[in-house]
Amino acid sequence: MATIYDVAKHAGVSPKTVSRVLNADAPVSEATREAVTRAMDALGYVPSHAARSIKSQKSGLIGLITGAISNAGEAAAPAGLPEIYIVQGAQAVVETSGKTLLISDTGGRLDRVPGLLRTFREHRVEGLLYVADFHKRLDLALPGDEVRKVLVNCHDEIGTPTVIPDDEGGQYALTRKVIAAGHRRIAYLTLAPAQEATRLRLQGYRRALEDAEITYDPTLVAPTDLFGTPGEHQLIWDALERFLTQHAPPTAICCGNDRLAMAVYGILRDRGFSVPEQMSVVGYDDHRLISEALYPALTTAELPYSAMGARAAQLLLELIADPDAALPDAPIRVSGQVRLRSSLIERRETVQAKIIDLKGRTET
Amino acid sequence: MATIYDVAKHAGVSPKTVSRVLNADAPVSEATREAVTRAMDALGYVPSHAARSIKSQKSGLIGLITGAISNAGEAAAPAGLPEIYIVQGAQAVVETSGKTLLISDTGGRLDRVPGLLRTFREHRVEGLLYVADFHKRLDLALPGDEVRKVLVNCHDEIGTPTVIPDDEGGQYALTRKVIAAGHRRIAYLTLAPAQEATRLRLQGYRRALEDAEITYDPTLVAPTDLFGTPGEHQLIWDALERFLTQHAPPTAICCGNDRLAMAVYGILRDRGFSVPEQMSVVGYDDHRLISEALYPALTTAELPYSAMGARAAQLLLELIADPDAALPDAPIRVSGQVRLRSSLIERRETVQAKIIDLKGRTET
DNA sequence: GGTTGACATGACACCGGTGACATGACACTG
DNA sequence: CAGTGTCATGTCACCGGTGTCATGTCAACC
Repeated sequence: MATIYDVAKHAGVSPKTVSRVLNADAPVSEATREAVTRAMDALGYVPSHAARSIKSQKSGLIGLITGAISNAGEAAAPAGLPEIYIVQGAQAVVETSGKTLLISDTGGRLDRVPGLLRTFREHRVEGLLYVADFHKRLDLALPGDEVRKVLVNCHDEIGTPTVIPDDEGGQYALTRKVIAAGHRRIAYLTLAPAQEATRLRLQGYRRALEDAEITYDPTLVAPTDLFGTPGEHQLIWDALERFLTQHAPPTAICCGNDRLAMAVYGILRDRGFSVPEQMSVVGYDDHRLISEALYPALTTAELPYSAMGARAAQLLLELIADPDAALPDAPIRVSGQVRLRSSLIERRETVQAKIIDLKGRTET
Repeated sequence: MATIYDVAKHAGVSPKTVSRVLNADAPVSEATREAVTRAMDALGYVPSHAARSIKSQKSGLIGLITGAISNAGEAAAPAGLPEIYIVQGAQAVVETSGKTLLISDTGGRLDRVPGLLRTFREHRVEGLLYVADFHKRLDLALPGDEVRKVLVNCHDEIGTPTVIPDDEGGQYALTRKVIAAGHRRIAYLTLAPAQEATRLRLQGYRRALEDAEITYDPTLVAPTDLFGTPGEHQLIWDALERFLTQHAPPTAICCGNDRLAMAVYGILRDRGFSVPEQMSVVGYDDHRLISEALYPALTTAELPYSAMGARAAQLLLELIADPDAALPDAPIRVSGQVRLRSSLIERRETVQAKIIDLKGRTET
């Protein structure tokens, strides 16, 4: 690979002059600039990032760790929206800033984190993004105070800057839409109770009911574990059974995520219920692979992963640019939109319910 | 950040001796080694990758470009298995080798590739992986002969080393399973005809039929475009309509991918067909988010993305380690397994078909 | 006891850039 | 015409490591 010395010799100038052409930080005569530019093209010269970074003491690198949380030895099956969307959002912003993102996936093995952190330190990363696979509390203390950190999709107890989804608000907005469609008996098949998102979304669900003066009925709420365990379908089946055999069964079901809604479609139909005519179903995540492909297409709340990644990267870059900047004193909550699709229809007393076909449209 | 000089001063030795302790490339007395180690710990010293790499002329970096292919201005909805699994497979292997993977996502914008390549050259990457989002021919000539390259999920006309899925073999094995379950009228809802995978899988499907001496019936094959276009469901509906109204309708349907199968489940049931009792359905990809969560769980062929990523990384590392190594003269095809789940059952003349419940089991 | 060699360590240059400073040419001012 | 300022360019040191070579110490051997 050509060096700045090769270019200098080729153009008949000093290396420093080539450097000046590269950085445009000092006046260079037009003739010289042209000669240098031609030499660079002829030799295919690209300046060495490594050489620049030792001199400038700035690596221009941002580290990102993902997939670290599952404590299981084996990588678990993806349960919700893949974190990759967070990574993509972050990368788009980092790239704009001229810095480069160094991404490491732990493959679900927490014990790999120290090694990755060492690699990041060797590369002198200027900041660190830590991305969890779903919204949770994090006990892992990331060492290294000299590096700015931002957590995404998780939070800790020591006030590290954090970007999380607005789970409460998302479920609230979604449930309001269900209520607005005339439903009063709205079941909720939640994710695992231990999850942070479950608690927050349940709050949103309850707040929406309260706003509409609908009494909260605990018999319409059932938790499901859905980490791809073998008994998962049975669990959902049982929960639906309890809902449907009540004397006042629900007319709509909220599901903890889109994946769960997909299973619910199948089980409901297997039991003779048509979707959405006899039962409206809504999900969470707006995992487009599922929500758009399901028949009928799924009404769901967007989990704004891409926006969260972008917001986190933006915050991190600000903290790096201004070392004296104040840390945000509370987690940054990013809101998603409600995506109205065909799986939610208006409840009518008549058998032939009118379909709200808002396919593709999105509320503002 | 502490430097090797700080450590040397702290330990009362020369920088070179610290270097020797670090690299264990020359004898150091036990006492000195201990003093140096203590100094490194006390100062939190980690050697600078940049400084090492300019001296050694080896960056220890591998570049990976992904998401580059869609020529649309906007990022398209994910159509099949996300390439991220390829990236993860590659990363696991690269990490083992002690090198670091530099990942860049183009966000679907081809015009970003030159910029990314320049960044990679600045970082002096030792090799390059180019990952496409689905199996296709690639016209993009990646410049830079000094860098070893391996293509994943795509191939070009100039003999660049390539790793692709064994689409023909995968569909063949899957179709054989369907035939083995007693089905004779097997419909095939393919992906877009322009896709490389469509052609190859159709070959596999036909070969399996031939082996079983079943006549290929073109009226049982229909292409579907499924890039999340609004009319997608209608397209599938129409195709199914044609299948089901034949005088000898199919008893099983192969779908171009799992996402398509998900839509087929809904439409079939909407038309009053139970799955799998009245119609077996199989997919392709083994996108576990879908295949395991669908009710009933989906029989499908694994698209071995993770293994492909690992294989490509392994090949690239070999090419880097041995510059004289011969390039493979043909694309490397990676095979996936058939995953038998509840959506495929044995066809019987009696109404009550016996369910092959091989949930979780996998053929060898 | 002088020579030899293994061992432990240090001095120094160099990798590819860039910051600080110096230098030479030239135009402008009084 | 000497003094001054601007522009274009070069010299040199330095960033943080490592390869090469030199040096000093001490035990082993003839």
